[in-house]
Amino acid sequence: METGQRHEQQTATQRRRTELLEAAERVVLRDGPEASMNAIAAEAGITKPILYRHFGDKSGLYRALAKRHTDALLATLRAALDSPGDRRDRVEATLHAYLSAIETRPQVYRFLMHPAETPSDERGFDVGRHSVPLLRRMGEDLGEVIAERLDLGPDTRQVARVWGHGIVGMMYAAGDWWLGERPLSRDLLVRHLADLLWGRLAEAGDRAGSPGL
Amino acid sequence: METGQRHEQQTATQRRRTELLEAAERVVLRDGPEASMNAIAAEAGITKPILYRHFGDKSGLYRALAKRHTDALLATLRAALDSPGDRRDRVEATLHAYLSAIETRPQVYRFLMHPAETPSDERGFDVGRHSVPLLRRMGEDLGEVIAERLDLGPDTRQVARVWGHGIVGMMYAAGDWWLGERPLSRDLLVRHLADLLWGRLAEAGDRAGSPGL
DNA sequence: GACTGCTGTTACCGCAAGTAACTAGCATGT
DNA sequence: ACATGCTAGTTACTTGCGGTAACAGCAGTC
Repeated sequence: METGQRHEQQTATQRRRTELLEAAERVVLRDGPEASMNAIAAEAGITKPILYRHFGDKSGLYRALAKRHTDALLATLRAALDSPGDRRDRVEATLHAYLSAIETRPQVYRFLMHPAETPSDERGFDVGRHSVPLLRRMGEDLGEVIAERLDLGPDTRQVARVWGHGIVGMMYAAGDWWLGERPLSRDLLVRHLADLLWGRLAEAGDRAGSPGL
Repeated sequence: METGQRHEQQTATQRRRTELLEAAERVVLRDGPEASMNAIAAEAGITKPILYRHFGDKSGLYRALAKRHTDALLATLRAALDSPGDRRDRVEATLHAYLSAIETRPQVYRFLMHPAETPSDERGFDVGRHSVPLLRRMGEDLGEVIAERLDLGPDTRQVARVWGHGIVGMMYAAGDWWLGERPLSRDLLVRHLADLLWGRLAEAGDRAGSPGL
């Protein structure tokens, strides 16, 4: 059973790791993203160097922390993208899923989207560091789904990627603004955004006395 | 000439301030947003406390630094929004203006959009701090322009704000992605985004063998 | 000449990231 | 029985940054 023991050990460290992640999450959700490594270690009942052994550096810890939520959110969105109904229904369902997610756990949202990193990570490569990858992943994912399902002419794939990132950005910025001010219901917000995607911008009439067409 | 002298003094400190800002800009553009106050002071040929006298704290310096570029960019976009042609022309011109701006000075762009702040700012209120305000301002501005010019029914203002933030987010995320990979020309990108806003998502046909409508 | 207000300095505090060096438990190979 | 090697843990340190006294020189003003 030597491999069995080996395996036990591995899963044990694995478990420890997720325990540490949960402690980190508690602290981050309480103190914001500026939580110190000391504070996190204390919450986990240990001291700093162990955190560093597990996650390399602070950025590593945060990346591990972000990955969990990111994966969960993406799964939710994928599910909404497969919901029943016509295309408009699915788009609205996806918008709802996203907005509902950021609405129910704004702390997590802020951590994922506005991390306020401070590492000295500027070694040439790896430019997009940490605050964007979620947006990027969502954009790429949505682009793939669009390319799979829609026929957009000869360069469907390219158009789909552009649209994927564009739509995700629309969702993101509108959601971020809405989450701060809440000037309308989620339902209305979703409808207005879907209207925008459905070409109402092109169809709308000019206002009386406004310049140009 | 006492007020004259007074005035001289004020403009002198004013000038000093912009000199410091220019030094700061040089360093930030060279070293990224993690540039230390020491480094900036050194570049300006002075020492830290003077920077603090002028700008309060690091966040203040960065805010002052950001304001210049933000104002300039917003002016450019406003101009594009007033360009001649029909509505689609103006939308494309605005997208071009934005993308061209971030393309010609990506360093500035990265500073404005991904600042990586590190202040101890978590005093309850005023959650959205410093990394988003440009997006917010662009969204609000665009929303106002839309509300001024378009007739969107009874709650035009609300719809316009939603659309303003949404469109800005679309521009932002697509631009951010595009700036990193450059998989297509700026012209094409603009066209695809405008197509998206013009309702082509709703009109597109299903791909053969794809699920649902 | 004393006062004000600016420029600038050196020298420090506090704190967070990250590291070095070491100890203790525990299963293994010989 | 014993050395080996792995992991979890510690204390005590270095480095570097943001930020702040406290002080010095040098205008122009009353």
